Amino acid sequence: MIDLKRLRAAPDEVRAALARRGEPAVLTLLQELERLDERRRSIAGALDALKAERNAAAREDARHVKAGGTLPPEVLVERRALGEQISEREAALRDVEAEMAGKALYVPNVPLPELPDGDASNNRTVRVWGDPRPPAATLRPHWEIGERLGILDLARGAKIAGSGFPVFFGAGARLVRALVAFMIDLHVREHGYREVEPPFVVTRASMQGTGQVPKFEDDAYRTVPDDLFLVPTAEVPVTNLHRDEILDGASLPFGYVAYTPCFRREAGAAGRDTRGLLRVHQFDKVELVRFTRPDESPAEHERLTDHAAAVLRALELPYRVVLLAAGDVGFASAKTYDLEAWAPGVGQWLEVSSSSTFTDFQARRASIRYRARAGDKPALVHTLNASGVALPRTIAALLETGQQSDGSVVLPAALVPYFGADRLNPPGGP
RNA sequence: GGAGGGCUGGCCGAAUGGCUAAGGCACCGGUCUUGAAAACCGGCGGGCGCAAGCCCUUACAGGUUCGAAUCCUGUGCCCUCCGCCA
Repeated sequence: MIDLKRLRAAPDEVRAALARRGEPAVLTLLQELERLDERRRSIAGALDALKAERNAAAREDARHVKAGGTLPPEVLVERRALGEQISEREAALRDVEAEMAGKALYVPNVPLPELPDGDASNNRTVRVWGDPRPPAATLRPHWEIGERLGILDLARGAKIAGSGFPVFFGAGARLVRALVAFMIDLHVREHGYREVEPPFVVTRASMQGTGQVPKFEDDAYRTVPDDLFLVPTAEVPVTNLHRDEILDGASLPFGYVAYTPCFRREAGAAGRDTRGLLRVHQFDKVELVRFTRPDESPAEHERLTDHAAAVLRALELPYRVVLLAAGDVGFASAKTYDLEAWAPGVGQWLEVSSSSTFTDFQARRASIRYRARAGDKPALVHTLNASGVALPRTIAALLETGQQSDGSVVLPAALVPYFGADRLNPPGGP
């Protein structure tokens, strides 16, 4: 959520920074918020004064009654009038605060200055790792490899749940399980994350805390009688672990690694990337979530991004790191690096991880604070997260990268202890 | 799904319509000490404010009242038992 104090103190700076997102509606929202904020402060000030008056009168009356006196009718009339004034202003304050909350929840995070200007076409590749295998007519796309190996069945998934719900069979299912275990172990052992298995459904309050709701409610699957949401990413349950908490500053920074399935309706993405595993409604993902002090978050973001990239290096998948432009970063993010793995069969870089710092945006919405030292005032933490990494596109890159002319697929050495073999063989093969 | 009990600060726990929500534990700072412990002093929910100070806070949201932790209504969560169940 936007920092109203900052908006009040430096309105031009906030406006200019948000304008870089390229959404004129946001600037209108800002104007309305500034007007409401002024109104709220004036009502709250008057209300405080009235309450102070009532509290003083109540103290005095109590003393009087305790001493055996009674309150004369004219005093009661006076007190009642005071009470009515307070009620009226409380109602006015409630109204203006509700209106503000309704608007503030739709204001995106302020992009950091180092982001390139412009839309997605201005995204900047900051580094490339590995040697991307050049596309060739002999290289097959992952859906052909997967179906030929008998490990991927898109048609049956569509039959039982609709398109975008893949089914993995046999070695494919085992590969999914191996990848999840491999990634979690890597992050726990090498990068110091604490493993957590959270609920796979969350309340509306949790979705609001991380920014998926109210603006993007249509992108999520929602259960009707209970108003619970299927998690679109482990970011939601894991970040909300500490909602409404004040963390011990000495414990920062720390991170969680969590596996969850992810459910996304992909409303508005219909027709894009529909082949194979490139865009699906349910997928598995290992997610990294970090909580830091504000001064540490830029360095933590770089570290976090490299924790995700370490997975791709271990899997021997060439990848590139892309810094998103101000017009392309997500609603809650202040800065995002996408990690894209090279998939030679489709000849595309596939986004397998998105590594973002949310600065204090989620922390303010979810009220996640820390106390630097005993006695200090609580301050907002910074939250960050990165996929570490998402499975379907990683599997696509693995299949397309490891494919051999005999129809088998060679797997990276790091997976062998988890998968139990160094390659996927076609049915009937060796 | 049904019945009952409960929810006060990091933890325990008092206050049943009235002055500043007791007290203890834990924790932090200080005095003392070679050091530590003990003892003693101070601090120890949140917001606004340069400050003085003001406001809010007894799970949450409403209501009654001159005045609510306390009375009323609704909601959430926890516990116990019954039923069902992997």
